[in-house]
This record gives sequence, C-alpha cells and structure tokens, in this order.
Amino acid sequence: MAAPKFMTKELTDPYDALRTGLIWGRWSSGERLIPQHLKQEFGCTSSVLREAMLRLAGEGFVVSEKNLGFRAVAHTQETFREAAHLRLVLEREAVGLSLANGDFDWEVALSAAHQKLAYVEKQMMGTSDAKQYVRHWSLQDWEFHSTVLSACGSALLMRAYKSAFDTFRMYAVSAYPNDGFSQDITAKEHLDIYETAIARDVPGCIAAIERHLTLYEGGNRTADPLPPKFPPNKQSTV
Amino acid sequence: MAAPKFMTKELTDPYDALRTGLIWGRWSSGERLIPQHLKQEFGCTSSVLREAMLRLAGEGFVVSEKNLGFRAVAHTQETFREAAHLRLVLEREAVGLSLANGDFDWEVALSAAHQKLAYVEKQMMGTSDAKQYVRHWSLQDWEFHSTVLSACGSALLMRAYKSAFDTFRMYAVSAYPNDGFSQDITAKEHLDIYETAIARDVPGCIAAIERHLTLYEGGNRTADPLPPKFPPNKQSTV
DNA sequence: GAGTCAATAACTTTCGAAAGTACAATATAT
DNA sequence: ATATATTGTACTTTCGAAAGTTATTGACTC
Repeated sequence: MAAPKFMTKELTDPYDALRTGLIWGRWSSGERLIPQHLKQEFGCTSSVLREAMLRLAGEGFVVSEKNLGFRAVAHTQETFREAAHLRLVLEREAVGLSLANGDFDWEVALSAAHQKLAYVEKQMMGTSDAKQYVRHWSLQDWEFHSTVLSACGSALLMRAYKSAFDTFRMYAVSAYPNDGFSQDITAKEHLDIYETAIARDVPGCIAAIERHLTLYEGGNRTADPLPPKFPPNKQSTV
Repeated sequence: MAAPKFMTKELTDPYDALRTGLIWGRWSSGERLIPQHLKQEFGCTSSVLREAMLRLAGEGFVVSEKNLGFRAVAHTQETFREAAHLRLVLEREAVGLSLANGDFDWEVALSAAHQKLAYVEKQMMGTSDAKQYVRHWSLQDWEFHSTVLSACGSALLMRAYKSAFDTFRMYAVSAYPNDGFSQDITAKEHLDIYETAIARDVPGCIAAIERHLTLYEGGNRTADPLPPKFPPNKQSTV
C-alpha cells in the first residue's frame, strides 16, 4: 500500500511555487524554464508545470514562443523603471478613490496593516542580517499598500495593481541587494502614507506615494538617482 | 494517404479563436467553457483548448476554479464601468508621454491610422446596417488609439493598455446593440483626439479622450448617462 | 579553417486514456 | 416525509507516450 495521502501531498501547488520563484529570482532574466528539468524540484510531472507556465505566460511573468518553450521574462533597468511607473500610475488613481470611499472598517484594516508592517520594519532595522526578514516584509508591504487602495471600488483596478506590484517586486529583487528594502527610508515613507491616508489628505498621500516610488524609478534606490525617464505627472486637472 | 497539409491545417489557432470569441460575445457572461464540447467547433482536441483557456485565465478573460473547469468571465454594468475607467486612467497617463516623445514617424503612422478609421466610420454612417462593419471598425479603433499612445516609451504600459482595451471591448459588445459604435458621435470624437494629438496639445487631447470614454462610464452611451461612479480626476498636479 | 549537410539528441507540443472530483438522481433509513 | 447514503454520470485533471520541431554534433567539402 502507498504512503498515506497527507504525507505525499505537496504543500504548495506548482503554479504558486513557480510564481513565487520567478518573483524571488529563482531563475535569472530570460532563463529557459524546462518542465522536464524542474519536475523533480516541484514534485510533479512536466505537464502540470507546463499548465502553470501557460497561466503565468498570460500574466506576463514568463514568455513563450511557439516550439521554443518558456523563459523567465527578461528584466532590464528599463523594464524596472516601467514597472515602478505603472505601479505609480495605478496607485495614484486608486488612492484618490479609496480615500474618498473608505469607511470605518477600512480605517481599522489599514491601521492593523500598518502596525504589522511597522513591526517587521523595526525588527529589520535592528539587525545586521535584514535579508532573512525580506519575504515576510514583502508580504506585509503588499498587505499595507493594497489595503490603502482597497476601498477604491474597482476590482479590475485592484487586479491590475496586484499584477503591477508583483512585477515591480520581481524587478526590485533582481535590481537590489536587499530586494527593495532600504534600512533608513522605507519605514518613514510608509508612516507618511498611513498618516495622510487616515487624514483623508489625498494630495498629501499621493505625494507620499510618489516619494516612496520615484526613488526606484531612478534605477537605484541607495545611489544617486538617475534622471527619471517618466517625469512627474504634469497632466491637466480637467 | 491523408489530405494535404494546407487543407487540414486550421487558419487560426484555438487561442486566438477563443479570445476573439470571448470578446465578441460567443459565450454569455459566466457561461461554462467545456473543452470536450468545443473541440468540434475549433477542430482540435480538448487538451489544446484547455491550454488556451489556461493562458486566457492568466489574462483575466476566463476564470477557473480547481476541479470546476473554466467559465467566461462574468460581466455586469459595474465591471463595464471599471473597464472604461481603467482604460481612461492608462490612456490619460500614456498620452502625455506619447505626445511629448512622438517623432515624425509617429505622426505619419497616426495620420494613417486616423484616415483608415475615419474611412470605415464614414462607410458605417452611410448605411443602415452598420453591424457588418463592426469587427473591422473595432480593429481600426484599436489601431488608432494604440498609435496615439505608441510613443509613450513603456512596453509594460502598452501591454496593460491592450489588456484594458480588450476587456473594455468585450464589455461594450455585451452592453451595446452596436458593440460600442455610435453613429453620430464617434467619428467627431476621434477627429478631436487626432487633431489635438498632432498639435501636441496634451490637456486638449486628454480632454478629448475623456469625452470619448466617460460617456461609456455612465453605463449607456445613447441614453442619458448615469451619474459616473468614478468622478473626473481631481488629483493634485504634484 | 570556415562552411555546408546529414544525423542525432533534446525539447516542445499534442494526444488519448486513466484517475480523480463534483453534481445529480435514486435508494435507504429514521 | 425528511434526511442521509449510494450509485451513476459528466466533467476535470493528470499522466506518459507519440509526433513534431529546433538545436547540436560531427563528418565531409572547399
């Protein structure tokens, strides 16, 4: 008789594992993803991996060309800039709506999300080895930012934002030694976003988000920022 | 011996056929997509259809739940509003960049795209049966709008825009008798966008695009518009 | 030594069958 | 009669092998 089900069953399904792996740099930019070679690692057959890759191709995390299989999407400094920019565009729009619509429950959820994020950031600032916290920090970072926008009232906008956020994270991981976490600045920036959000200060919150994100757009968070490719928005207030 | 290859070979691959079918209302909102039942129609096996559906699930055109197969994504008045809104957000941002960066070749391409679009719109206005032109019109509509934004310099932004545009089209098809084409207004609106774009009048072009799109946001293009759920953007010009 | 060409190897895609799961209809018990 | 098993059916998912495509190797030519 075979081993009982609870022992053989995998904890995470290949799709999630693959997606997480892509975001966290398990494969390098443009690297081939060969189902046959990965089946051991993921504990499933190549067909299942192929299915997961097809889904991820639709999401834009892998690219596929007919009869040439799948590759991890290629990142460059430029694509990272684009991801930061797209994230900014969506965040800027959603935050205006969310701050207008957010109710009491939203405030409570936002407060909780910020506290959790602040807690892990405090831990990371007190240690020399921040790397070990990064995965957890990233999750809290997502929870915080998505909660800020969660009252915007558009599921489609939130879906697009999640996609942009994850793409941004993937590129940040490949571009920065600490995967986008920066000892000195991040916590203060998140606090600014939180406080302006609670105060329903839309221009202030947008400004805080822009400070938080435009540092990345320059291409390197810790060094002198490059001149931004996408200039601050000067659009009309029609 | 079997029939020669060029006779048996399908003209369009199942992925494209399925995607087009979803956009043009081949299946109704939330309808189940059963590979076994569709294999005849698409001339392939159920596995190939399954693969196409997985890709489309990643893109958001179909939804899938474990062990429950695939369904066409459900549309409501609300999701249509959201699609129009997302399209507007992306278009507003991209047009500013594109008008700043567009070179001579871009102007030429834009002029050509507008002429082709104006031609088919003229044809449609002269006939009582506009429906037969709609597919072609939609293609030219896409070519025009994407050309306007094509010089924005961000491949990721363009990718997101295409996704939003196609989603918008899908909902428009389900919401309007003429799939989003409106006899009297559309041509004039496109002309406004074209002229302001060529004149590099960013605020004017954004205003023209907003006029073009906010009519849909109300929920019904021809009747009195409902109060828009997403109010005109009052965000700061930081 | 560079450039073809054929042969081989490696991988991708397609396929149909087997295993697994959800839903509906019928039977059994309380 | 209502609730709970039981069986049957339809579909989904997984699988491994067959067919098709691309890349690589090595022999041969110039």
